Amino acid sequence: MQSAIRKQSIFCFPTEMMVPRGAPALKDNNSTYADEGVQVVKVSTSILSEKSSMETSSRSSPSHDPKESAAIINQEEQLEQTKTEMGEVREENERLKLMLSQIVKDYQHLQRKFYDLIQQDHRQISKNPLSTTSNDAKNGNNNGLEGGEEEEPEELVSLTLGTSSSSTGPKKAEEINPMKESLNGDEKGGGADDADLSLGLDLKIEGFRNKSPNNELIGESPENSLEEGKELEETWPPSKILKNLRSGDDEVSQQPQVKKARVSVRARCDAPTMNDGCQWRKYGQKTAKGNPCPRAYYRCTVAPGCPVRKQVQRCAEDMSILITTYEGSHNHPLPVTATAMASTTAAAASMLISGSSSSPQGMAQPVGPLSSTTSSAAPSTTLAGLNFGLFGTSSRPIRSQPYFPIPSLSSPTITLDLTSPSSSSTSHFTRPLPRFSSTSFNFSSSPSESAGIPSSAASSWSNGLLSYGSSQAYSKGAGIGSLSLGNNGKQTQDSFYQYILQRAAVLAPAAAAPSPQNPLTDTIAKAITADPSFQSAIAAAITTYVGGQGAQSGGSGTSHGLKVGEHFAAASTAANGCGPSYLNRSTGSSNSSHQPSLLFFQPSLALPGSKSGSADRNGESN
DNA sequence: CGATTTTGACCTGCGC
DNA sequence: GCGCAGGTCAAAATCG
Ligand SMILES: [Zn+2]
Repeated sequence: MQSAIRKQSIFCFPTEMMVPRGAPALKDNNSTYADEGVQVVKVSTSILSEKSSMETSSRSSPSHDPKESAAIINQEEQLEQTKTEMGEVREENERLKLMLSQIVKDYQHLQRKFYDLIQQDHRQISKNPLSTTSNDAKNGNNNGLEGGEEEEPEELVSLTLGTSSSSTGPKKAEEINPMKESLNGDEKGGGADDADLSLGLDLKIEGFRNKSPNNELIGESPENSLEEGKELEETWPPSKILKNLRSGDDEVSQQPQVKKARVSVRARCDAPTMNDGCQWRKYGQKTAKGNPCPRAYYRCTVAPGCPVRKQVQRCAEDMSILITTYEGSHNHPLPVTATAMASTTAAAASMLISGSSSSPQGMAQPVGPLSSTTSSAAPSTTLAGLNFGLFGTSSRPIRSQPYFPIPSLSSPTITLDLTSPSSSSTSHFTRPLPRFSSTSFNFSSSPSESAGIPSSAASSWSNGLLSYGSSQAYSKGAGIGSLSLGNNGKQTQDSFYQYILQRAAVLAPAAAAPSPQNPLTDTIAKAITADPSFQSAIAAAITTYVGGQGAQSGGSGTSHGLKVGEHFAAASTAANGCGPSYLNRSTGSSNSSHQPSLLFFQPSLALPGSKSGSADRNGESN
């Protein structure tokens, strides 16, 4: 039992992602990021190069034509033009640099604040170590599996929900708690994989760690839990959690709202389940009221004690849309393929948490759709630019739904809308999460892109990035901003998108170049890493996409062995597969889960593997 | 034969 | 207190 617990305790991290602010973490990633200025320059240069290519060609030729002065003149003219162009480009670069620096500053600023808040929370929490024992016992009963989660529920902030990427989990554990080797040992199996897996994500994570001094604080729950002793182990089981929480909670609970973060991802997929690279065991299925489609419950089986669970259900409205809700963070290393998703969720969760914890309404404001929804009560947070509209207990923006019970307490949810149609994001949000407060995260992107380009992966990502980026930009610029990606933001997205790309390029020059497969992911990853939390989140999201795709290609199972590059490549190819076909079936209604969750709507992630399909079940015997 | 899935029974929280 | 609904458990059935 204990061992299991320990393991669990180790994991944590999602929040960390947020935490890291920065700079240090970035190192891994790198060096690249170190010089923003340089990066910028590079970018600009690249841009220039495009334009200039003409120039250069012209220049080279000139020498040969002495005779025709006219020709020379023309050349000169061209040169002048090019020069002017260059000048423009330079100016642009300068501007970009300035913007970048500003953004960075703002970002750091926010992060610091965020950290402070987290730390405060943490301290409070740490004060109460107790709860664990009771929890443990319970956990043990449960299966041992769950032990890991622990605190999430309790700590609002810590929620991190997302499954953290494998990399994070293990690493942290090691670093943080050497003691818990047992865990490590178990995980080792995974550990070996880790190396492979970690890759891009790892970098990020590591960066965080480095920063870690704060980790504990920052890390929030997970780490704390470990240190403290396992306090919280529970997973989600609400009841259990609640109990535990309650006991310990009070103090911690100050932030009642947040219990566990949930991240929901909405993606179009034929397959019964999205392949996220992890191994899942189905432990239950039930029909939810509003939705004809049964909801399936899965538990992570990669590691014995992994607390992570996910719910999979088709959106009633669009059968083609698969809503996957993740809870908890993995306490073990994940396969590369899984990393993307995990990191994404973690990032989302962290954002949620941070946002919720830090400022209820957010720093930002509401963005169009969501914002409105968030009620005062609910913890909505908009992190930097993202929309986190929580559906507060009170109201949701959403329209159609007839009812919104929305419990106030439930954990916050973030919804990522990957589904292409921008509009979808808003609508979807509402439904899925009727009751609980949730934050919505829109990454809706332009539809067309995702569609099927070979480098589809890239496209999808880009979307996510863009939106994200835009948000960041806003936030940074203003301090805090809300982004509304879905409907409105396209313009911003585009610009943002460019911005991000540039950054990525700068950060990871090599990658930036053009290599189809890795580059994006790498660059993104690097870029993300470079920037602190938000970026990380974004990056995670991106990686997720990629990962998801890759996974798909791979097939249902988890493939540990893949390396990043491969992974991506696979992803790109795979992505297409899923995307195209939609399932049209009857739709049920989506359902709501109690807790809020993040929804990620991805364009398409399908897993052929899972079989679930059977009709409803269990039901509810009651 | 082990790992998963299936599926009815149970449990718990919540609203009335 | 009762019933509903979401979630989980665990024995039995399947799958590979
Ligand atoms: Zn796991």
